[in-house]
Amino acid sequence: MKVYNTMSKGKEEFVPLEEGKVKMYVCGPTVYNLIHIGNARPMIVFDTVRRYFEYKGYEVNFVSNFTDVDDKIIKKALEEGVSSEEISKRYIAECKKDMEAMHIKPATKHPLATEEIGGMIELIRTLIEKGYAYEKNGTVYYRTRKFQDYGKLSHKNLDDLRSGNRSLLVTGEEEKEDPLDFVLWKPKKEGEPAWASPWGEGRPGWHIECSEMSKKYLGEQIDIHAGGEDLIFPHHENEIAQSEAANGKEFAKYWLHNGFLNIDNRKMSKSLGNFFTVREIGEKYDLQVLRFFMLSAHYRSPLNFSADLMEAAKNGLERILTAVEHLKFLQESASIEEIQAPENEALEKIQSYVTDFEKAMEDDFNTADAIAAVFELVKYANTTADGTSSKAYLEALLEKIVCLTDVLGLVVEKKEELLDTEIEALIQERQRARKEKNFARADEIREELLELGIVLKDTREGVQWKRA
RNA sequence: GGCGCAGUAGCCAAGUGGUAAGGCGUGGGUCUGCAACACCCUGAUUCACCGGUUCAAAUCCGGUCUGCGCCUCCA
Repeated sequence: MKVYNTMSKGKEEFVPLEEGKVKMYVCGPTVYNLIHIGNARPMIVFDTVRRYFEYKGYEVNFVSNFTDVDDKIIKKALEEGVSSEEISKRYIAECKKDMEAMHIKPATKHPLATEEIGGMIELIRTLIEKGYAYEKNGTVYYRTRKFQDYGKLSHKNLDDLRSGNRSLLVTGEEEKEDPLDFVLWKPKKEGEPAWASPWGEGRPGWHIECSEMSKKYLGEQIDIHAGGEDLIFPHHENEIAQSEAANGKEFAKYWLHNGFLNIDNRKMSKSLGNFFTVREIGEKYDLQVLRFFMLSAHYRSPLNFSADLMEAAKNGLERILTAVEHLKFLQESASIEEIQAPENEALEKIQSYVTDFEKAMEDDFNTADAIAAVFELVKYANTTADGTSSKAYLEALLEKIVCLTDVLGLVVEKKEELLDTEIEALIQERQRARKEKNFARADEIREELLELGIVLKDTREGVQWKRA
């Protein structure tokens, strides 16, 4: 399996640290509001990565944090006149609801920054002892000059960073030894949540959280560290500086970053009025449509979002769902149990689509290509399965489609539903009317059922229905 | 200013040396009492543009144009 590593700027063969196991850490959201669709992209993408590893038989230890102490949370708390904790607890709960609706599996562990302060203090202490950090007036800074490899992930020239650009010095932190030094611990300000530390009351800087949580739940070395591409610098660069300086070993083997989600080719922002929360999209669409949409492009490419694109995604996904429903319908009336001789050849064909799917996923999780393989399998099902197919053959088709879409986190098999006897009776009545060529009555009943949210389909094998 | 990414049909989107996947949409057809679904056909002599390398280029090299991202909180 090949994965693109931001560190080496190329695809590399994936070799786990420990046979059969994958340790991965994905930087999670800061919980000060409902998550937006941009937050959803890494969640969907890396959940899919996880699912593919699991499909391959790996045991995946997947850790993703919630940043629950941060300026934005404090600001929101002040606005509402409630505690920061209340804000973060509320939005963690809301975020989990959205994640569930997008079929994102809960992480093996979702650590909260506020519950790991002790470990962060220890980590900072170690960095000070080793000379990688220093304290000034209650603030602890990381000494970037001391870390030889600083800039290796983002491939930045430190001198360019130091000179040339704007505002590194305008942060009110003139006491820093170097403009690139960043905060590990910041002193308490009035009204802010704070914890006791050797440097006085305060709270941790953002970057140190992930170093600590990753170390605590996955160990000093992990296989994959992932997040949005905007995190490459400075967040992930700083994590590397912290973790590698403290632990004395390579932090993560592979660094995966997803591209940004744009709206009308522009970055999403509140001021542009092109800001969408996952919740808003969920009011209009089943959120797995959003998932399907995001997986239709490669995860490293920028992806544009629009209403039209969502409609197209919805229709495309519908095609898969329809095929699955039809297979199940055929299965109910199939009269032959065992696989038939000519079907054996078809089974091989099905397997070739599975191989295509895997090949796509093996190549740095090319979900767009993988979806194409699913569509080809669907087309094959639509053209080969009919009333004469054996139950076993239909089952084979069904099983593969469900299995592959499950890797993508798409649920295509609806739960068995029973119709009210009343509706059942109406369908029967309509069938009688059709037989008697009383089409006016038949159409009337179809119309009536439609209002009840039942859509009918007349097929050669009988009447099929589904909820609108 | 520094670093980097991208430009493939009406739209979305794979394809990194061997002669352009897949989806959505459009139009036509088959099936159907009709509808829906499905199926068949319909689509780029061509991959932003200009040069170059090669038997062979969307794919490699050089240049031009355009769009975007990071360098600051940000998924």
